[in-house]
Amino acid sequence: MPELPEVEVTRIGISDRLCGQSITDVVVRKSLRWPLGVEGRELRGRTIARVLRRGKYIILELDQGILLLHLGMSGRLFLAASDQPFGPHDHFDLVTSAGVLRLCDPRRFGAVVWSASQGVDPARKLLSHLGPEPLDESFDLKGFQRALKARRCSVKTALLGGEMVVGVGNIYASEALFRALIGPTTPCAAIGLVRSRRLHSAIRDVLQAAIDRGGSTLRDYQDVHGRAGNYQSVAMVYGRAGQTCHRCGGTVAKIVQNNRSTFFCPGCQHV
DNA sequence: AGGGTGACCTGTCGGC
DNA sequence: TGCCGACAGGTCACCC
Repeated sequence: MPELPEVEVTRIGISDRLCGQSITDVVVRKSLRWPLGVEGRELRGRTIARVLRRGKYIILELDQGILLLHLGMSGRLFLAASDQPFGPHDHFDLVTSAGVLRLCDPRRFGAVVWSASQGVDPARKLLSHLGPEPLDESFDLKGFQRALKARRCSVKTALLGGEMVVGVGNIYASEALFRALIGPTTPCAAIGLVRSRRLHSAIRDVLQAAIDRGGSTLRDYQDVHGRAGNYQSVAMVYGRAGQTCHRCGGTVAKIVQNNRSTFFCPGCQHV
């Protein structure tokens, strides 16, 4: 589910409620992708200073250390009352003075990982490989063009790789490439200055548009308040194989790249 | 070194 | 109705 827009909408939804609150308990009901890396009791009494995001990770910055949260493919966070019964996939609770931050994740590809310091630990390692933030100034055009030139793979594969830019997943990779009128199988190095500028803009525009619409809900995703996103209803190609292209009237196609579906319009997008 | 593949885990949907 | 395979928003460890 969650690509950058869904994670950002989630972050915004929990930030005000959690900032300044103290942790009273941590409950891990079922293991997630990685171990938490700390005993719950060690986190009791710590205060949540800020709720940040890096790529698809939500970062709870405590008065000491950070908690890294990832939603995997099917995760969602919500705020529960302290006496609210947990469901079969509610695997993690962060109990705070303002209620329970609960992670529901049927497929358990998500994770919550603790980092105590600035040193090298599993959580910091997860963050250390990440490329620039698409909505920040760190995502500059020149750097993006250099990164494209250096890659040997297809542009769609590279967008998912997270080194040229973070936060772009399977939905928004297809959507950004459509906006930029670039075929998904195009080798990175074949993308010149004009097209790379279009793609750079398209990535930012599509992610921001999706945030504004509350993200995309294909199946599981809901925001903190239980609301679905609706970007999928304005998607130009994702999930629209066999349907009419809104731009040229042709037919949207679906191919498989690296075992993942890619949607594009052969009439609008070229290698 | 960089790029492709399998693995992780569960639920849902379509076809037979 | 029931079973089985394909597929789903991510990404890491592993092979060549």
